[in-house]
Amino acid sequence: METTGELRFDYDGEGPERLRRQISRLAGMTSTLMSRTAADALASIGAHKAHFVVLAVLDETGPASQAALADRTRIFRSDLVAVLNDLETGGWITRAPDPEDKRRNVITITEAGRGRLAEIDAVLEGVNEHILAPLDGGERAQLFSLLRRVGAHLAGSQLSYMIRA
Amino acid sequence: METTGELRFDYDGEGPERLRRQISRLAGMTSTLMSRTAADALASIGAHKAHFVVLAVLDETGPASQAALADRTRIFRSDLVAVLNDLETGGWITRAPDPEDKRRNVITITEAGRGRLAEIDAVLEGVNEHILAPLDGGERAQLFSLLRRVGAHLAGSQLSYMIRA
DNA sequence: CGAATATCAGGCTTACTGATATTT
DNA sequence: CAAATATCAGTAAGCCTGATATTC
Repeated sequence: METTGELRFDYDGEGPERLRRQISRLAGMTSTLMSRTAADALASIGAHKAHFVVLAVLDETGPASQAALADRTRIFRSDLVAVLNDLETGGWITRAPDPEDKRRNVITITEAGRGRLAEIDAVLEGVNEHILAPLDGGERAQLFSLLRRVGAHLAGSQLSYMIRA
Repeated sequence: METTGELRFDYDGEGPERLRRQISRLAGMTSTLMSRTAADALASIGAHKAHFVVLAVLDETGPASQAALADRTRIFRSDLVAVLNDLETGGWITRAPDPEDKRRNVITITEAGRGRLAEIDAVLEGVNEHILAPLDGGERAQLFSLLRRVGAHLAGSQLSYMIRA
């Protein structure tokens, strides 16, 4: 009742038709391959997906408390601590107590952080290009659109998971 | 460097554009929602994805050793043990030593197992329908096709992960 | 006082690696 | 002896819960 493991990589039409019909299985397999591609590419420059998410949000939204950052990135507050430790060690963010509310830390992206974000961005652009290589422009847009529609629908029908505030 | 956490459920066009452009992120978020839907539905009848995969392969391909089953289901041999324990306890498979090769167990689906598979199949048909509800027939086919093409491409370019034999 | 904040300690699941005893 | 088989032990990451001390 504990371990499971999951089928992957049967894109060749070999597997049982029953398995190939499951959209959740196909999406899971494919997204696992995509994530691996992204994680491997980021690892080659010593970066992490969470680094990208946090830096991108900081760059766009400006300095924020950890709680606000957790909301915006949807990284759990408890997990965010280690991510910020990494980023602070790299000199890509600063973490300073908020003078107006001593419970809070103010997280700010540094100049080095913006450089790091650009670096990560470049890697991820290559990743996107590699993943989407077999599709033309219209097909890429189609894929984004279809996934977003399905996702929005499911997120709406699983409200229990969204109540985090 | 250990914990991370991941952004999810920002289908509303709020999040930073940089994040929304990542196909691996969108696919990951969406497939997580899909998997949760499937797992929850299966849990309601006390079933598991791995149960489905194993029973479906057994039903289609016939009795097999655990090693062969692991290959066909792409569940790791080590993880398969616990799955088969579950299925054996439920009376859905039998696990008997192979007289022709004492290293092997022969796994066979039982009549009850076929019934269980039909039951799981019915649940998963509802799951598929629920997930794909916002898409019409042509769009569903498009989604399958696009994901399969991307997946086949990535699986081909990550051969290292496929060498399991 | 109740609520929010940052942090820590842990759990659970999924993927995966490695070691073992047995048999071929 | 080398290889295959079933099993067990353990790792690592992602996701999540709960408890804590501090501050509002």
